Amino acid sequence: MQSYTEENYLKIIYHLSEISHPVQTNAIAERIQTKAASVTDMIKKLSEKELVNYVKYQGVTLTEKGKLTAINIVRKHRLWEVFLVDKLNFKWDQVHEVAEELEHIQSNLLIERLDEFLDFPKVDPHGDPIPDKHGNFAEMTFVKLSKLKDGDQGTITGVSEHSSAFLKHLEKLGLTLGKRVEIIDVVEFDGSVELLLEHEKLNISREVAKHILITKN
Amino acid sequence: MQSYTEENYLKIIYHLSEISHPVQTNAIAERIQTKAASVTDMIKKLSEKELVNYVKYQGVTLTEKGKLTAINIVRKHRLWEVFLVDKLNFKWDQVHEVAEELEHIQSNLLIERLDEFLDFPKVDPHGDPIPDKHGNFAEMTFVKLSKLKDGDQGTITGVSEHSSAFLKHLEKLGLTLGKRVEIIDVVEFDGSVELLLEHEKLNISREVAKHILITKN
DNA sequence: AATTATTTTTAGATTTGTCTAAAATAAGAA
DNA sequence: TTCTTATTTTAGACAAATCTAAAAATAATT
Repeated sequence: MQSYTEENYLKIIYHLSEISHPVQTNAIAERIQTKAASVTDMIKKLSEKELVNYVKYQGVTLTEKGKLTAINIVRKHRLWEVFLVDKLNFKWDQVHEVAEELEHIQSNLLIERLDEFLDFPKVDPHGDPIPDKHGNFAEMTFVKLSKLKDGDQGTITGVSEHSSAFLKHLEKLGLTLGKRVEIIDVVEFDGSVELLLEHEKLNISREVAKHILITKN
Repeated sequence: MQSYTEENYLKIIYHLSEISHPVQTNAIAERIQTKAASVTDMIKKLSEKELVNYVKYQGVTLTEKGKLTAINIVRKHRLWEVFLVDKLNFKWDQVHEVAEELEHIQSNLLIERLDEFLDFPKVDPHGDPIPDKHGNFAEMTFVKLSKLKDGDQGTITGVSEHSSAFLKHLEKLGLTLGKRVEIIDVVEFDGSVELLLEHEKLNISREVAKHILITKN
């Protein structure tokens, strides 16, 4: 069993692993709101527990055991997010902090029953995939909206930025999960995208487009 | 804001206050699975935060502020228990440990939405009253089953013992919340109670009867 | 390759909550 | 009242997670 803090480190290392491999001490420190020295201490502890592979000055990677632990926390986080949105009418920009706490509740029965209660959702309110209890993810076929060309069509199925500010902005524009969009034009000057959303013309910045995930269909 | 540990102390002190007033150090130590010395330390801390009134060697009482905090934790605990039983199909003897963790999640929005989602329940799965957000309890008119006389009738509306062993025992006997019972005889020899439950005769020990709460009607 | 800058680690201190062992106080019995 | 017992508190130590400041290693630059 891991402590609350250890679980948080594992989760952050898991997420950062998707960007850089191995993960640097400073990157963890930044994400976890702490100092590099503290990270080094914790990494040593996790290394002794065989949850991470650690080589001094070279950063860390998760061991198989550490990865499974991390994925389980991600699973819990995302299931709770679905609960908050689907059952308690939270907005998609309100769920993160609460799920951050709920993900540490220790009870397999609870999480399996929650999964069932929510009807085994495959994605969370931001379109992120929810692993099953064995740690397996369903295949996702996302494309960043910013990569689409004129005439391309698709459905919004996820976002890659979870800040409240960004999510509220999308909400205001009507760019929520499940909506169909068609690209009218990609402006060469600034990379902004002209698109059609429910017969309405819309222009979004390249910055925004980069964080909207589309499934072509 | 209080720490997880502080919250637990406040909750225990609150519950013990119903038995003895003020609450003794050793009583807290026993309930919280720790040593008297640790309790003294924590009590001093809570006293400095004005959550308890503390006189050396004389035990503690909750201040108004401490009491409100404690009641809020009890509220959260009981609402989560209702959720687990009503929505996730937990048995009434399975909910305590998980609720013990869930009660510490910090989010007023969460708890108000949960309350609404559960349709503002007045009692938890053991018949214990759920305070409203201001800390007010609905009036309860319980009588211990062991206090009833021959011919008395009523509905089981609560239990005053929450161990899994006891609850499973009741479950097996069919003595669950909402069931109507009629007293046939109180055996003088051992205080055991003969009763009628859905046209079935049943004999329960005085020990069991003491922990079943009845609303006469 | 030598120097500078950045990143990471060590060493030692701090905070929270806990502990043991000993001292102080309160309560009960003779 | 005095002795004995039980309860509570103090003093000092410990583990977990953090911090600052300084040292060490790595990376970047000239």
